[in-house]
Amino acid sequence: MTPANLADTVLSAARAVFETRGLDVGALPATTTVERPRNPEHGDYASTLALQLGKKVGVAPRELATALAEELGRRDGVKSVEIAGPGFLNIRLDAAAAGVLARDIVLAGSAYGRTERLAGERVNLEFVSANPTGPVHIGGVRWAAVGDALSRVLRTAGADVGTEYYFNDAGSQIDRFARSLLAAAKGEAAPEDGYGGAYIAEIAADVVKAEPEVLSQDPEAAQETFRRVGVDLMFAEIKKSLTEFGVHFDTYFNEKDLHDRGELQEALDRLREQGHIFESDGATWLRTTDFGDDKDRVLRKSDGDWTYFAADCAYYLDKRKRGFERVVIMLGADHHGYIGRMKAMAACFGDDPAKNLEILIGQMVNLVREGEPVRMSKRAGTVVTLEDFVEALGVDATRYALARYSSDSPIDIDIDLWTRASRENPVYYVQYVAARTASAARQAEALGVTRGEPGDFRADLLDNEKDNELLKTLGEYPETVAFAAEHREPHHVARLLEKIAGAYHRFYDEPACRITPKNADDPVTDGHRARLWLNDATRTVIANGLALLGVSAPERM
RNA sequence: GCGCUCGUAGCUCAGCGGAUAGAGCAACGGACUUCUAAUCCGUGGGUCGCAGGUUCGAAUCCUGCCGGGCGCGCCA
Repeated sequence: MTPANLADTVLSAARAVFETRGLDVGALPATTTVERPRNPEHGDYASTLALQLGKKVGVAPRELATALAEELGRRDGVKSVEIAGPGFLNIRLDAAAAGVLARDIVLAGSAYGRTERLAGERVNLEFVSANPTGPVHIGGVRWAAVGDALSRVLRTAGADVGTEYYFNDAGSQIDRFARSLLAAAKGEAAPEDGYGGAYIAEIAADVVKAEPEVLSQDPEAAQETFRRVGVDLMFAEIKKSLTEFGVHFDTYFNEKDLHDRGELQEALDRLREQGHIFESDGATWLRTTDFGDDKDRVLRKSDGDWTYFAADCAYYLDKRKRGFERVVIMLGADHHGYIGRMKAMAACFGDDPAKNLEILIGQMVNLVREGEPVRMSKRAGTVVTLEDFVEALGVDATRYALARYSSDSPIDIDIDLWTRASRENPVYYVQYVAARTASAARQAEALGVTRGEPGDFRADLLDNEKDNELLKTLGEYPETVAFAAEHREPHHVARLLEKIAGAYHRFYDEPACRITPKNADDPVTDGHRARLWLNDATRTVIANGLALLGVSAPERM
C-alpha cells in the first residue's frame, strides 16, 4: 500500500461515514494526503482530514475522527487507527500491506515516481541563456544544474515541458566581443570595454586558423569575420560544456529571429490593441505601471531602435503562441528587478501573470576553497566557469551540490567537502547506496538468493522496524517528486534521497535484515528473498532520483 | 527612498498550515574475522530576528519593525 492508496482509502472511509450520518458529501475534498508523523509513536501515517472537515460540516473534529477511525479500521491493510489531540488519525499498516510496496517499486522500475499531477500542463522552461561572449559562468552553472533537474522533475510529474536557451548574437555585447577578438589577434591590449581572459586569445587564434586571411581584411570586415566565426566557436564551446554537463535544450532560440520575423512589431501591435501603449518624448512606451511596475517601460526608443525589453515582450508572446501556458524563466538574483516589469508585461497582454509567467530567482553561488571564495578562472579571468566547477568537483558532485539547495539560498560550495569520500559529502553518501545495493544484489546472486516470482513474495516478512522505516521512506518518493514539480524546487528530491540513504544504511546494518545468509551453509529463507526485493526497490528509487538530478548511480565505488 | 529576497543549533542548511522544530559538520563516547565501516549507534546543543494579527493549530500565511544581500537606465 502506497501513501497515495492509503489517502484514497481514508477519503473513501470518510465518504462512507458522511453517507451513513447524512452529512454533506460535497464538503469532501477531491483528494487528500496522509503524512508521515515525526514521532514514531504516532503511527506510520497520519491524516488531518477530520480536523479539516469538522468545522465545515458542523461536527466536532474529535467526534468525526472517532467515526472515521472506526470505519477506516475495517479496511484491508489497516492495522490500527488511533485518535490523538484535536482529531488526528494515527494509522498503522499491516506489515504485509506496507511490504508489497517493495515489489511494486521493483516491477515499476524507472516508472516508479511518475504521477499525473501536472498532466496536461505545457511548461516552457528557460534557463542559462548566456550570450555567446564567453564561457558559461557561475550563475549559469547553478541554473544549468537546477533547471535541467527541474525539467526532468516536471516531466516525471506529467507535464509537457520544453526547455529553452535564449541568446543574442547581434547586440553591442557581441560587438565588444568581436573587437576584443580582433585586438587579441593583432596582439593588442583588450579594448577599454572589452572582454578579458585567456579564452579571448584562444578563440581569436581559432578564428585566424579557420579564416587565415582575416587579418589582411579591412578593419570593419575583419571585425565582422571575428564576430561571425567567433560567435560560432564560442557557442559551440558553450554547447559542448553543457553537453558534457549532461544538459541539453530542446530549443536554442536566437533573439535575431524575433526581429527577422517582425515579432517585435507584432507584440507592440498586440499590446496597443490591449490599450497599454502610449507615445512620449518621441518614444513608444508600455504602461506597465497599470499592473504594479515601478515605472513605465520604453519599447521603442526615440531613435527608432527597439529596446531589449521589447524583445522580451516579443519572446514571451512567441512562447505563448507556441502553446505554452506556463512560461517559466530562471534568472540570477541580479536580475530580480525584472520581475515587476515582466509580470506587468504579461498582464498587459491580457494574461494572468500569476499563472502564465513564473520568474524563478537563483541566489548567488560561490565556489570555496579553504574557506575563501574562488573568484578567478584560469581561462575566463574574472569569473568562475562551468569548466572550473567540473574540473574541481566532477560532474556528479557539481550537479548534486547545486541541485540540493533551495535556489532561494545563497550557497558556498566547498571544494574540499564535495570531493571527500565520506558521509559528510551528500553525493557520496547517496551514491554509496547505489553501489551498496548493487553489491548486495551481486552477493545475493552469488549465493543463490533470488527474488523469485512476484507472486511468491512474502511481504509480511518485512516486519522489522528498519524494513518498515525504509519502506515508508521509499513510499514518499512519488509525492516528493510531484511536490518538487509543483513548487519548482528540485532540491526536495535530493533531500529525500539522503533520507532514503540513511534508512537503507540502517536497514543494511541491522543483523535481522540480512539479504543473504550469515554463513555460507545457512539456508536461504523467504526472509532473505523478501529483503532482496526491498534492496532492489531501494536501488530503483535511488537510481530514479539521481537520474532526475542528472547524477550517475554507480554499481561499484 | 521604492522593490525583491533572506534571517531556524557554534557552522552549512532542510522543514513553508499540523503534534515534543530536524540533518550533516564541529565536540565527546561506542560498533569492523563486513551481504563494501565510503557505514552505523549514543550524548550534549534552539526565545525558528522582534512585535502584533488570522487559525482548532504558525518556523510556515498576513502586517509592521530590525538586520544582511541584491536591484531600481530611451544599457544589453
